[in-house]
Amino acid sequence: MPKSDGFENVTADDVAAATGVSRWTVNRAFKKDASISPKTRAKVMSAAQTLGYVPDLSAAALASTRSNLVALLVDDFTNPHKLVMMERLTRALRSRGWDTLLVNTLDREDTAPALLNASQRRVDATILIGVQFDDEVLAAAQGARRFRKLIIFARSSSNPDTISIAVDDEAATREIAQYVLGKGYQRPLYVAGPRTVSAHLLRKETFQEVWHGKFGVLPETVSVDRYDSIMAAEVAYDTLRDRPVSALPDVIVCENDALALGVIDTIRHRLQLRIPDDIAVVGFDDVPAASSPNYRLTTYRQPLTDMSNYLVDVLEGPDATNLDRKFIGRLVIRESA
Amino acid sequence: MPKSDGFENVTADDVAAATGVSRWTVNRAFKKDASISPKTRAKVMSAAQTLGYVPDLSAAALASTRSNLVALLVDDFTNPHKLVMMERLTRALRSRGWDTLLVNTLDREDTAPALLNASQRRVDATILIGVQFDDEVLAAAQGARRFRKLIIFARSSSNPDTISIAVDDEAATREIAQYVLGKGYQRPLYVAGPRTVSAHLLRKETFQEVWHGKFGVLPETVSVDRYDSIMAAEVAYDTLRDRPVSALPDVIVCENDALALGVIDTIRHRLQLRIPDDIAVVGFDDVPAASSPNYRLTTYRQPLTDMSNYLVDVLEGPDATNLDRKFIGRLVIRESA
DNA sequence: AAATATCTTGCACACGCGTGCAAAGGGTGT
DNA sequence: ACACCCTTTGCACGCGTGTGCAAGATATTT
Repeated sequence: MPKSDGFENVTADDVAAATGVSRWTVNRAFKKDASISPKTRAKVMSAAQTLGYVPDLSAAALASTRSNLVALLVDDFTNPHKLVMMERLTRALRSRGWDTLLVNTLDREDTAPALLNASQRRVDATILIGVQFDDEVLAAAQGARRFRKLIIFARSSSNPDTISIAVDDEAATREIAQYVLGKGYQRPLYVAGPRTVSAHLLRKETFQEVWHGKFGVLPETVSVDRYDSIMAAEVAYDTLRDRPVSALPDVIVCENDALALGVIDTIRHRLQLRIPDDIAVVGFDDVPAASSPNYRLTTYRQPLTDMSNYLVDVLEGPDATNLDRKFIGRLVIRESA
Repeated sequence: MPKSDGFENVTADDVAAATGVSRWTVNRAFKKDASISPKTRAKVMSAAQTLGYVPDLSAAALASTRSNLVALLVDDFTNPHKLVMMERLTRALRSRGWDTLLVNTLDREDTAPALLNASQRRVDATILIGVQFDDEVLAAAQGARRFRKLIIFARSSSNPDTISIAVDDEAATREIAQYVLGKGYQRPLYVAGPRTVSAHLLRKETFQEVWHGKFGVLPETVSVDRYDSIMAAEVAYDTLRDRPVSALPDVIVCENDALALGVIDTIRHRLQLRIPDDIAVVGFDDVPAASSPNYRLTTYRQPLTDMSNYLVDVLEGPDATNLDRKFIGRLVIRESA
């Protein structure tokens, strides 16, 4: 095993000694835009190469005020979209020199401790991807020492103390609603997820608003306590069982794909109905399963790559106000609606 | 935002001053089994509480030889089972005081740099969950400075320089094979994933062996280049299209669920056949989707919680040899076979 | 009560690198 | 050859904590 027998201690001093320059010059060689002559940098780098030296980011973080480390707080591992988000985020971060601390928010009460935990590692920013965020958590965040930015990813927040990087839910939902209207559906059912205080999605609200504006009535709406397919399947079944065909919705619009997949399962396997002929379904996120031949889900894809890159821009930029940004995604039309 | 205006610098010295003890006593108060009187510890803790002090793990890592930090290298975010593994691992780690650095291995060539990257943060161990591990990677690992343990999680490896924590694939596959035999299936097709050099799964081999032992012939076998449902669906279609019914397999045994889900999609939607009546399907992992009414997949569940806890045991234990361990999981029988 | 054993506390030094500034080096124009 | 400017290099000090040991305080024994 890499016991790293003693050879773990290759420090900048060693390289300096081998090269005949000072330790500071060695470290400068590894800094992106440090003032150092190309010649000595090359000399240092080759010596570092043979000695196996790499700067210790841990020590660098201690010495400076930046760590190039962010914490990623995740509370909901049941939603497959989380996996996609994590991939995109870590890809953008790592390819631009940032490391990611993955913090599993064990349960609802654990968010504040998790935040504190992250701060103990001197992270430059904390990213929340999930639903657990509310004002209580924010208070905890403010109590936590030393971290500069609190970023809410893929969720809107009007809290002035956070930076929200999200898709424009309102525009997206309008596009979805227009599509649904254009298809001539008459009796929608909206399936919403859990409601949180600070991090709104505005999807349900916008859909209701559009529908009400058009027909003067609110669409039927139910909500699920977690973004979980199994749970959504249950709620859908409880809502639709025993209904005469005429009372069934002709389209079910879901706040995201995790819900939509469960809804589809219920429609097919427990209600024995066809999609989209009997009931159409629309989702949000475009998770991988949405494109499988089993689901062929019409859904809305968030520009996660752009959002992730913007996030890194924010990290690298100065502390400014009003860094919030909304992105426009794309409606992906498949056979489910 | 928590600009942490100056109040970020609450250090052990501040607490020491406020309490009237030395800095070392303050830090001792936060150590689990340090020699300190309960009285002073309480005094210190309450002062720390009001001042908002928490030990800086970054500095602690620098000063000592341990960081309580592990790197988790992930290369394949398309397999939904990864999400489950990450949840279980981070849960076990965090609840026992370990932090996790999530490193996205961007592409095949990136594994070595990723490993190096992790070592720059002084991780105590590196965990690989994925398929990217081969001898080349191991060589890179050994070249990387300072990290004590290289753990292959959920995959067997006979490499003496690594610690492998996995399910007993051979026993598991035997159980699966016995089940398949007991059900009277005659014409199996085995769908394997990509082959790697150092981290074997032994599933395909064991299944072949059992089958050959029973009937004297090898079962038909195909392999997919990635653990990806879409790709598996393609391979299954290419393999089975245009076959007369008599030439179709009556059961398809898949190396894992990611493959099985794609196979099921192909059987149903492209071959228009029924499961399990026409073709039965068996998977491995028990991903969340396997239990959905859509799939009802018969599969093998790994004891991920036990495996994760053992992993932390290994982290906390001394550097020993032969820390490898195999776990026994459970065959979950559903309607797909 | 003295001596010893046990527990508790303090401290010098080290961990590896960043910051800001001063000194040295190299080049240009007159 | 000189003064000047710009580039490149060196350095003192600090970041916040761990380690191992020695000194001090307290408890136990005879």
